[in-house]
Amino acid sequence: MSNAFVEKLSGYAPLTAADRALLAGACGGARRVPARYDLIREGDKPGPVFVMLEGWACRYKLLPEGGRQIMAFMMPGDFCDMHVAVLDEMDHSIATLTPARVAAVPRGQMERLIETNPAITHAFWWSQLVDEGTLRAWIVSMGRRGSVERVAHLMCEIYVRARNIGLEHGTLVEFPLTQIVLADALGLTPVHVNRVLRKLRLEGIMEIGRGKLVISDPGKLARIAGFDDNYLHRRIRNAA
Amino acid sequence: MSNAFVEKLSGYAPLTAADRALLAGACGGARRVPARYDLIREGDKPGPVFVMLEGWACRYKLLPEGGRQIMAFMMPGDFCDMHVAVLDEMDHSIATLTPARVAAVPRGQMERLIETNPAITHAFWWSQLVDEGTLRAWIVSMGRRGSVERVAHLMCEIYVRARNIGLEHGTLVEFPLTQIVLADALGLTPVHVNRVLRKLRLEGIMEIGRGKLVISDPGKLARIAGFDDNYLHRRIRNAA
DNA sequence: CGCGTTTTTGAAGCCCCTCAAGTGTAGTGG
DNA sequence: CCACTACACTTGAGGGGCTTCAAAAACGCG
Repeated sequence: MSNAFVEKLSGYAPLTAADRALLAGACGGARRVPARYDLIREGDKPGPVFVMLEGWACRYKLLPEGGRQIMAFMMPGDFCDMHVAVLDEMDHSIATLTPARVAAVPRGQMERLIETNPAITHAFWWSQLVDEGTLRAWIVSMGRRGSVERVAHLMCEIYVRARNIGLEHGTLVEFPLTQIVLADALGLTPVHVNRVLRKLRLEGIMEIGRGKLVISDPGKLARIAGFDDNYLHRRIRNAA
Repeated sequence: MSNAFVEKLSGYAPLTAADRALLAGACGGARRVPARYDLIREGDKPGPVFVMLEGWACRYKLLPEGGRQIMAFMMPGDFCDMHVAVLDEMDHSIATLTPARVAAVPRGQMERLIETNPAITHAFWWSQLVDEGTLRAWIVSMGRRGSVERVAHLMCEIYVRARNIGLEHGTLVEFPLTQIVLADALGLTPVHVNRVLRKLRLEGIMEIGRGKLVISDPGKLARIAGFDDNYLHRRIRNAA
């Protein structure tokens, strides 16, 4: 049976069979979690490292005025940073967006895994680098792109990430995000996200519906977004 | 003579005299650089780790339409992430904002330093954690805060960071950023930044001028910003 | 002093938000 | 099988915040 976590890291460094077994073993105690479930909340003391095996989650922060800002989407294979261990309290929350299977790896175990194995160390570095690049790309989007370009850019990012972990079936990709969630991530209102999606749909560029994303004209979408996927450092599938 | 890099890391972990000497030694070949000088550009192959000893710099990205988005400010003691080593090319640029003194530490040396010394490892983790928290805080600002709150929040962040590294003199803080630079960081236009600053000045909350920032009413500023400094994990000065 | 850059202010317009109402669409239980 | 409920989605109308364009004043540096 395949493990999304192992697969993801395998894309970042040539892991030996032993490495893969260690990583898979660390995910032993995975549990099922419903949608909209807070894995950890702002203010909590950091606990284990959460590894997404199935389903989607997000990091977010609630504002005093009631709004929510999503700062990152987590897909199968993604995990929350372990550096956060040194903190007294979390400065943001993490919640599932769909029903999910999540492994809670004790932090000490994860750190030992990383420290004792160079290939795993390398894979983790790379993974963290991608996460940081993604944060920076979001800042660029929020700061300098209009709503259409912004939506287009996020769709490109999600499409590439989903494709990398095998969530595609031909031209369409599994896409469980509501327009409300998109709005919370993009810094827009749900109403406006809806209008942007309509525009993109009427122009025959892309369409969201029934949990699927269909990009009919990827070239045009990427051009609108000004999308450059080098920050995702798309994994090199080495057929080892 | 004090070294901003050593001072910063000392705030994150109890470094021994030997640790401090190692870190200071790594900054041996520092050089002076004028303002508006690109230390490294998007597309370049990553080179050494840059450590700011004096002066300010920023990470930024240029957009095809001509705009610029600043994603982080770097102040004395800050350094660019070494993880970036695994990349083929930089996905953003770094430029000085003022005349600066910068050390270019060979990446191998920096990595050896980190790997061989637990206290230094810990200090680097912590530092990276703060950088990530800052990126997330910027995303929240750009996504969910209006222009006044956004300016106020950035001013709070810069004030705390500047104070932590001793750039304060009484109620004022050294502040070399132009309104154009602020606009590029905040996702606003220089014209609008100017109007926001006027408003804050007329209300007697804060004032920028002649390379100085004066916050007359820190409480009100923080309240406007919804500022919570826990993401900066302000260094604990242990009088060791 | 002279020149480039930054700061400042005004006027007009557009993008996105707010408010509001109505239409799907699943899931539940009678 | 349909009624009922809870969301999510969709569309319209109007307003406000930030931008764009333009030009003048102030600053800083050779």
